[in-house]
Amino acid sequence: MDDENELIAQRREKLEKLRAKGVEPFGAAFETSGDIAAVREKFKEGETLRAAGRITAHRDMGKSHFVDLRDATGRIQIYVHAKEVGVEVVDLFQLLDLGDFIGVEGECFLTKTGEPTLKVRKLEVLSKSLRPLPEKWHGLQDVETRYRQRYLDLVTSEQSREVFAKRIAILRETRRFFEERGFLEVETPILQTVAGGAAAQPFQTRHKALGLDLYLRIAPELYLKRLLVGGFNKVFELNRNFRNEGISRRHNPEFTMLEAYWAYADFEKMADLVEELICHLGQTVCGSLQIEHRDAEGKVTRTIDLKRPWRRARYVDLVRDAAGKDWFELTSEQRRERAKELDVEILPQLADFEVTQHVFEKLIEEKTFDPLFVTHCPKELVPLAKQNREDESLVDVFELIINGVEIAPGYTELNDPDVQRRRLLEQAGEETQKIDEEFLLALEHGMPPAGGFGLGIDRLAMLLTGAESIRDVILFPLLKPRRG
RNA sequence: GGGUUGGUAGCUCAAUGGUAGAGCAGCGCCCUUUUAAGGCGUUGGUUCCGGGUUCAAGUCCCGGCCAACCCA
Repeated sequence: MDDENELIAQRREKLEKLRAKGVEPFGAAFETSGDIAAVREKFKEGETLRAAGRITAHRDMGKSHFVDLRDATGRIQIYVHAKEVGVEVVDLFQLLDLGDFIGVEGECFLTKTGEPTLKVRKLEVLSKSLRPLPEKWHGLQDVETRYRQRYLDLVTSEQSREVFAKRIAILRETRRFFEERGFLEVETPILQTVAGGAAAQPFQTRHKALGLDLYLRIAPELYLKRLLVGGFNKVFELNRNFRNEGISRRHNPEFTMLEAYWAYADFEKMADLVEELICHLGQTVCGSLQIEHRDAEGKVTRTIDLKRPWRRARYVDLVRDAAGKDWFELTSEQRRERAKELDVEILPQLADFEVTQHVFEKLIEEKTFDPLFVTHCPKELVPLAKQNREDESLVDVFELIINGVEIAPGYTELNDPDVQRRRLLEQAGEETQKIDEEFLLALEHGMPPAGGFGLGIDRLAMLLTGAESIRDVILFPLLKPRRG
């Protein structure tokens, strides 16, 4: 492998030379004045501060050196001169490379050009880097390496650091939002004997000691509802789900979901809640309700307006607007004919409601960028929601669409155990082993009427960061191994 | 699963079928406030892997691996 690479060999040589000098290249704890952003904040001419970070630039002037020290929070320049630290320390720089971690103590001063700089008095080597970092100016361009070796991306790309800072803020602010409203954050099983709560292929695994086949959850829903049975009135879970399906710009096999349930509420109330939540996140994470997406050159390609109130419309009305007033009066054949005219491709084996759903996805969902709550969907699409009182073919749900994708479904939850059993049986067909009997047992003990919603955190992060690919908002997206 | 594009030095990128190059990084020398520091010199290659065509392949053909994008 490239272990024999000359650059690595040179660095290993320096490592040994450091040791020969009595300098331990993989140092110990180092007291700092805070991370580099904090050091910059505390910066005051004449003060002494301590900072640690990676060397990311080294400007060697002979007797003096300027070095950029960096961590995820920022960059600070340090100045090393023999008069301050002695020749030995200056000579150390012959054995240091870009990428090495050092810790310094020094006096704050401003250079001629006004750059805040630490005039080093003490220097410790904290860690030697044996491999070179990507180039300083162009950074790491190769997308594959950015995903496989995310640490290199994070070291090099301010933009990438910002994306993940936003993702972290989304999770933090989501927790704060629910906390303020009296919701309890709970944890439910990832290893499940029946993978329920959604229609998706699960990952399978095995418990050795119990001799038990298990599945990684595809949704936490059925456990969260058990908690409603147990008397928890407001719960939420920020959870990782696993679906054994293809990978795309919008799908990663493991993804993060928010699910929230609220006893005595309904889907309308949940729509209000999710609207409030996303606006809270827009405001706190992006500082605005106008979310701008930009291309590589920084030109604004799309602006998503989160200003409330959000539009709400019934599924059938939207379909009629897009596909013709008479859509639902058409025969099966006529609908397929119409779909073709509308440039929507339909596979022959699709059921009628799937044809309509296809038309909906192509003509409405993909073209909707500002928030839209689609309500009163056909019941076939959502087996866990309550049927509408006036029209039994509909369920009391919303699908929230933003940025051309479904980002959050919300329901008035089905709490009639007999209806629930029927609907699950219809959905399962032959595969009755896929029915979670323990969940139905819980429902039979009585679950309060409730509203619930799920919110795809990855897609929300894409929305708020302007990422075009889900891989850009997941630190370590799944990729095939490079070799083998 | 299908199609398109791509994989060249540590990184960013070049190279009509005709001796694989540049910038940055590295290495050596010079320089006491630089900041994409600068100046002079210099090392570095299984061109993703395996076959084939050809006097000659990074380049053309076939197969494979990985990725991005589009489609299902």
